[in-house]
Amino acid sequence: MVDQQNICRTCEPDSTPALASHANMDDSLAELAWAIAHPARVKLVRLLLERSSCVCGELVGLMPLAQSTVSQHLKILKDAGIVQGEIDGPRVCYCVNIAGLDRLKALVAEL
Amino acid sequence: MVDQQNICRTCEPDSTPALASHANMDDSLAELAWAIAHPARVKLVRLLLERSSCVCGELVGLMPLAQSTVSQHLKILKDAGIVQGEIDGPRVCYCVNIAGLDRLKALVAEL
DNA sequence: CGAGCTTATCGTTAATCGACGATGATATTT
DNA sequence: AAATATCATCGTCGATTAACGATAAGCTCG
Repeated sequence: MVDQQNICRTCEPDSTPALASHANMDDSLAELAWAIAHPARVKLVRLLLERSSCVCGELVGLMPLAQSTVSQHLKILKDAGIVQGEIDGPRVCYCVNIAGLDRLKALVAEL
Repeated sequence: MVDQQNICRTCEPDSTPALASHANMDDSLAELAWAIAHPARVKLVRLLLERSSCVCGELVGLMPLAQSTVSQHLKILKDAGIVQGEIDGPRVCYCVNIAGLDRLKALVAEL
């Protein structure tokens, strides 16, 4: 449970990294890279890193895109394990999944 | 000019990083990430890093893809500045553009 | 010069992406 | 319970990707 009046301070670490299958490292890196292979998704990650607030609606207001489009991008980031979302009442609190982002960093760094 | 009998030891650094325009950092990162957002392209980069030999034909032999497909992937990597190719007689010697790869690493690391 | 090898480009096709509006699901408030 | 607000999903459409075979372009050697 998240504090009610303070929406998403720092989300609890997610146990399921969205893609447990470590079939191939190339595939893993390609998948993670693809998740940020779009300016809008990079910007979303940046916004989530800078801001402590991470309500979906706020993100939509900061992006020149429709709500459904932002939601799709967030889903892509979530499926890749770079972002996680927690339901907080009628809202959804999004924040960066540090473990997922670190995995991406590690895979890129060891190239 | 590259040594004739030793094909592409380590290619000379390329002066033009293929994309000088630093319009937006998000765009830059998205572009670089997109270049490796495919298992085949990740594998190509890995092969070029491991092997000192970097003749296109050899790469084709190591990939389960047609020659034209590999050539396209190499072009994508080259356009992104991650790889560079030098003509060596009838062959083309490909190798990693360290500067480009480092740029990708830096942009990812500072997320 | 002409044959042969290596690589890039062209043209095509099926599949996927990116964007949107509309609709649906869920939680809160009146 | 009904109305409202927030977000996800669906369906659609144009654009892009990825793959291939075929062809063109460039170099080397006989």
